[in-house]
Amino acid sequence: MTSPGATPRADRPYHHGDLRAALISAALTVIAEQGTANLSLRELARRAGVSHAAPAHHFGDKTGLLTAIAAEGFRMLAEATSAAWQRTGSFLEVGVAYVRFATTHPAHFTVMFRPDLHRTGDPVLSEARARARAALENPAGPAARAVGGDTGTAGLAAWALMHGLATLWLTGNLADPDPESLARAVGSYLFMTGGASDTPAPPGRR
Amino acid sequence: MTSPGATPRADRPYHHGDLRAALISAALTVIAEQGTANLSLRELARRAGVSHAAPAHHFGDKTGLLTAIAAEGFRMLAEATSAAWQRTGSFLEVGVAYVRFATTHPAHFTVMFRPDLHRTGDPVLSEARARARAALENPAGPAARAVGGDTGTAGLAAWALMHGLATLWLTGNLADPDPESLARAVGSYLFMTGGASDTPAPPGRR
DNA sequence: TGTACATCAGTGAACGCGCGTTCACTGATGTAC
DNA sequence: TGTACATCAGTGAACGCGCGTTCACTGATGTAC
Repeated sequence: MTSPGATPRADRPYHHGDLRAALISAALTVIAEQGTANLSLRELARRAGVSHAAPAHHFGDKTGLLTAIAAEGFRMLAEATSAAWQRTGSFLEVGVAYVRFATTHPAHFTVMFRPDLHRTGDPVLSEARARARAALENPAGPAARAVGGDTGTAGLAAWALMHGLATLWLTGNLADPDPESLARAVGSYLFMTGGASDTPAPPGRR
Repeated sequence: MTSPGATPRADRPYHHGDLRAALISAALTVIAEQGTANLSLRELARRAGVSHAAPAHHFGDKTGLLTAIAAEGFRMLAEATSAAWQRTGSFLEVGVAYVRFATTHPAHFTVMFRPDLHRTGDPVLSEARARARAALENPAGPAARAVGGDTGTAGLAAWALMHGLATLWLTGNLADPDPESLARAVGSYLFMTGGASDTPAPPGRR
């Protein structure tokens, strides 16, 4: 029987191979281009070259897909900030890594901080989020003690500063083309007594 | 001819009176409850008690409505921060007012920083945004000079800090129930040399 | 005070669209024996 | 090496839904004279 709908390509195998990853990749592209408002599973299926019912096998629904993207993003953020801390020992550079992640993975970052798009209570997401949080809190302790504040509010100040900078950049509110330099510049104001970073970080340093 | 659709209520006048404001108010309620993802003009018309075609008269389409909400939000934010500056002369209190606005008008704030939902280049929105920006930049100059930084990056640091705190609170990332106190606590770290505020502001001050 | 008319807000029926979801199915892969 | 069978990924047709948009219309208001 000839199919009346989309003709199956002769060179397309019946099994995709890694449809799950392909759908996530397509979603990230669409979100980065057009935002999350008009995302649809049918469109992603089209981009991945599969039938429109295929995504349900992997994610159930759109919320499932976005929850998976958020979890992946938190895992990547945890890795990026941990690596920066281990590489430099500088709390400022942890913040710079945070901003770098946000600006180089805008779709991930956007979805991570849109809880209205997530499956509430998803254990994979919760665990990934907790890992990202720990990766920020571990370096915050020494920096906070050096500046004479408690870890809670001092760490929150650092988080809020870098999160705000990343958010403002992603929403088109900053003219500066180099968010990492901006992160170092604004970060140098935070703990001016010098405890925020164990390397001197005057404004403008690169 | 009897209408086969929704029966017109006898006590509902043909003209609404202030449908524009009613639609904005309904939109703010829906956004605060469910986010922006599933907002529809038909739903807002239902809530305002008018036919589904009525909203087009006032906003054209959904983007027009959201653009109007963003503009209204920037106008309100400009007023709130200007008033705080004139009332207290404290840059820290300008930041606290920023966070207070965001947490007491969550739907406005969310839409204001979702440029993918706006009509790009809308003159009313641009003007309102510029006013809000000026209301932040005017107090930033003296504070930046006091701390020995340039107005640009020092003002940006303050903006990013308060914007990040507000955003983290709105996305459910902060357990603390009192965002204003948090704003004072984290703000006190920003310009530790004392230039950020002309009144002493130890952490925990209320 | 009354009449005519322009203007504009809101109506309601109709339309086509893209979406999510369901479901019986088919093709491919892996494993037991 | 071959066969049987279970499992699972993906298909495609069908469905109902809510949406935005269009359009001729009607009700109300304001203004000119």
